Amino acid sequence: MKVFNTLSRMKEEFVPLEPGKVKMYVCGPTVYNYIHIGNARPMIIFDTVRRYFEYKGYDVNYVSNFTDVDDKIINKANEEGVDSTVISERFIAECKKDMEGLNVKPATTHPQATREIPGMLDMISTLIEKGHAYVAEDGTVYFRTSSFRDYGKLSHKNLDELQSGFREIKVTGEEGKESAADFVLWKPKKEGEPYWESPWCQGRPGWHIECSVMAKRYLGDEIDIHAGGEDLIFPHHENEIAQSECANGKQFAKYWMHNGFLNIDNKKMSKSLNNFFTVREISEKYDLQVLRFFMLSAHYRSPLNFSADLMVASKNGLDRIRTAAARLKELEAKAAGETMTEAEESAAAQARELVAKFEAAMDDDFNTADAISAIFELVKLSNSTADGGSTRAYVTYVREILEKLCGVMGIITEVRTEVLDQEIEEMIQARQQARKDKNYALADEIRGKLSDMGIILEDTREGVKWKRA
RNA sequence: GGCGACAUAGCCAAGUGGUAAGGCGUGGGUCUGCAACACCCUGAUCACCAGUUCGAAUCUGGUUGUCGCCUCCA
Repeated sequence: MKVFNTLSRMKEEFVPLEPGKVKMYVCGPTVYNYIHIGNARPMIIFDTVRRYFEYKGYDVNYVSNFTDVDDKIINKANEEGVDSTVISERFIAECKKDMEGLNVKPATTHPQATREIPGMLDMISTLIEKGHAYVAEDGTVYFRTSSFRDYGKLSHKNLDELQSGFREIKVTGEEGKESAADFVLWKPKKEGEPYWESPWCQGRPGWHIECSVMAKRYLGDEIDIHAGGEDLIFPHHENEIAQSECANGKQFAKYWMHNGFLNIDNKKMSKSLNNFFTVREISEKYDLQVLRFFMLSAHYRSPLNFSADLMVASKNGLDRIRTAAARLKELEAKAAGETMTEAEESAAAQARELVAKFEAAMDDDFNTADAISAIFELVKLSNSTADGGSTRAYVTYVREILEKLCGVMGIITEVRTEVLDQEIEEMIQARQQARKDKNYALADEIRGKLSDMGIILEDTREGVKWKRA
């Protein structure tokens, strides 16, 4: 397997620290509101990465945090006049609902920053002891970037460049810093803010230290993969590296993976442009499976543009896959025969080639777009080779492959065993009778009514089927 | 200003040296009472210029355009 590593800017062969195991950490959202579709991209991408590792037989320890102490959360809490934990807990719960809709598996551990304060105090103390951090007069603790030779290795910047870029910031505040490039590890509380006791002052942790500590606690000093959105490369991940490597004396993460941004009309989503959508909003119009499928239709490192038209196209494509999967299930229930025919053996061999194509695509830095094309080819193979006359052996074989590949992508193929209302059931029956009587006007009228109710009928060779619009 | 990414058919999108996957859409056809589903057929020489090569979308240089990071942000 090849993984593109931001550190080297190259695809590298993936070699786990421990054979058969993958330790990965994905930076999670700050929970001050419903997550937006941009937040959903890394969740979906790295969930798929995880699923593929599991498909390949790896035992994956997947850690993804919730940042639950932050200015935005505090502001929101003050607006509503409640404790900031009320806000964070509420949106953690909402985020988990969205993740379920997106079929993102829960992480092995979902740590929360506010529950990891002791570990942060430890790491900050260690950094101070080792001379990598210092305490300013007001009790703020800063990381001394000049003490870390490798600072800038991830974002490929050098400190001198950064120094000049930071000049303006230094003028505007944070006079206690030795250097403009230094960043906060611990900051004093302000009035009305949540705080914790520390040797330096009552206060709260800086953002970067949270992830270093949570990764260390749940995965260890050295991890295989650290992932997140590309905007986190600098400064967040750069700072994490500085903290962790200085504190632990070991290389922090072996591979750094970053997903490209999701744009709206070719512009970055942002509050100021008022062009962002929450996952919740999307879920009111589309099955969130469609959003997931859409996100996987492009390479994860490419920017991806979002639009209503693309969602429609994704829905249609996804339906094609789901229809094929449902059809295989129905055929399987009725089919018989334990031995494939010669023609089926040959088709099964083609299916195996498509599995190989799928794996080759995923092995090449998780090329989901290419992998999905293999799934579509499998769908076509299935649609054109499996029918009422197929053996059960063949239908089962194809069905299992299709489900397995869809499973890696997190595409749910299970057909909902929903029972229709008595009334609707009767309408369908009445239409069948009308068709038998060749009263097509009535039949079409009933079909129209059902359509208005959101029930779409299909008269297939195997009988009448229905689906939700 | 510094660093970086991208530019492939109407749309989305793979493909990093040997004459362009896949999906959506469009148009035509088969099936069906019709529709839908499904199947068959239907489309690009890869932003532009120059170069390297027997051969380039794929390498090199340049031009143009779009976007991102450098500040909270997935």
